[in-house]
Amino acid sequence: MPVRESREVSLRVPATCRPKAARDREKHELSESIEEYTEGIFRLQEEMEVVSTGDIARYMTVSPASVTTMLKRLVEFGLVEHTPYQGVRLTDKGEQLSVGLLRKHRLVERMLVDFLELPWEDVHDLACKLEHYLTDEVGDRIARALNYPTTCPHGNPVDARAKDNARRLSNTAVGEELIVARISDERIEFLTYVLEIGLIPQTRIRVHARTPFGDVMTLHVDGKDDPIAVGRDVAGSIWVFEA
Amino acid sequence: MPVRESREVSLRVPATCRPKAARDREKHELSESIEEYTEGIFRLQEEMEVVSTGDIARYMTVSPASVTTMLKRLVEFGLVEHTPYQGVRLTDKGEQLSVGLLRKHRLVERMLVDFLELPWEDVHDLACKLEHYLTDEVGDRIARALNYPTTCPHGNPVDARAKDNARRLSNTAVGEELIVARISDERIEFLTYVLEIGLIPQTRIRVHARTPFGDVMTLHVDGKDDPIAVGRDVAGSIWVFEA
DNA sequence: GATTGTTTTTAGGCTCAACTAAATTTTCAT
DNA sequence: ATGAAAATTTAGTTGAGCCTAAAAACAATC
Repeated sequence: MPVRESREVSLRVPATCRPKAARDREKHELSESIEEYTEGIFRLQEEMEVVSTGDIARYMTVSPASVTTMLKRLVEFGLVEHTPYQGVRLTDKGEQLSVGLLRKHRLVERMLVDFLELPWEDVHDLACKLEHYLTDEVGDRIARALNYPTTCPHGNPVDARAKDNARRLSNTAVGEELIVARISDERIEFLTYVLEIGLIPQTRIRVHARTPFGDVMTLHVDGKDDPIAVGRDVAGSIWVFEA
Repeated sequence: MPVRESREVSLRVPATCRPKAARDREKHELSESIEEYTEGIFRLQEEMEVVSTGDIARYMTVSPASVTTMLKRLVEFGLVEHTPYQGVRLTDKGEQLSVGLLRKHRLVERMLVDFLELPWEDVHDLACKLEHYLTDEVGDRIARALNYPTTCPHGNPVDARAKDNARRLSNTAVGEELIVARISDERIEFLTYVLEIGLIPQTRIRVHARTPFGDVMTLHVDGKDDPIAVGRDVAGSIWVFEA
């Protein structure tokens, strides 16, 4: 029914603005998935000596079989070394990639919180997606625009190689005076809880009590009247400095 | 060889921070591809009455066969109406989706240029990727942080439904005094050229000469001494107001 | 009104990245 | 030291989204 009009208007092709699959095949960039696995392994390596297939599967919420398949691809790209049945270790290249991604991730989080004023507990998830699309140069610009922040809003270092001297809250003793350094578990539900009990970076706390194996710790949080009890999972993901 | 240490450290799963394919299957969100096709069709509809499979294929730099396949998916999702061999039209839902995407796209471009000071000609490509990951609420925050801009850096309206009264430069006559309103072709090479000859939004120009069918126009650009000659393709993608 | 040419669709295939189920390897407890 | 349990890998499937080549539909000309 509709009449096809004359093609007076010259069509304008939008360069990179088109489906991902096609782009990826042309320039052989690393896929978002590959980047996410690599970064995940880096985060796991920060917590444990040897990272296993199962650890990765649990962390990424995928089946172990999927991890095995993906590990082969990561090996091909030279991002990890994998000894079947034994575990995985990032290569230098894999570590570099991770450090770069974490930098962009944390700078973006800062921008989302400081400039756009998005909620502290929400920004991690968004940053997880955006980090894969930013070049290092864009990271530089964000850093400059925000006056070179050194940590993300949850206290984690922009430069993942920079080691602070923080300890886990779970490894502290009764009576210690501490300052919250960072929250290493950035799942939204976890952050929401941590925000609720007031354990955000820079907050001063005192360890009030502790059951023998550290199952439950009772804390005095600056600005709150009642002491707060936290379990081992929570205390293990909160890192503190000496006050 | 490496000893597996005790699992003292409880693993922390990063919620949405994991491979796309898995996420997409759970919540049935629209994929990036589906969004990009829909938005592409919207842009084409702005330029022409009837949009054909071939138009879309050219625009997306994809084979016509791929477009046919994708159109079926878009129909399933209720985003377009498709009469085989006849053409395509966005439904209300498809239009709404496009308007939302374009809003986020153009707000992001503004942020990249105004806040991060990224190059005017580069930001389109990055915005193309980021727009799919931002919620409307994030769009609101960007708008607020930048004091509610009404156009992107290339002059295109944040609200795609807002019609200005701009005309194509190719439809103007010798002697007219004009102001550049917007550049509708945002490919990086095109923008680079347009920037070079100084035809950015807000610039005042005068039509100096014009060949009979408008193949070549000669322009006087404010601030430049020598007149500039542009072909029909360029003049067709530059929109102007009366000065 | 049949032939020629263009456009669109169908058919069949490929890769990425997930899955389940089955086989294998390692670990651990008796 | 062996046999059960747990972890890992292999094998085979699936779906999204692209491709090419062949078939079908439309347009247009002689």
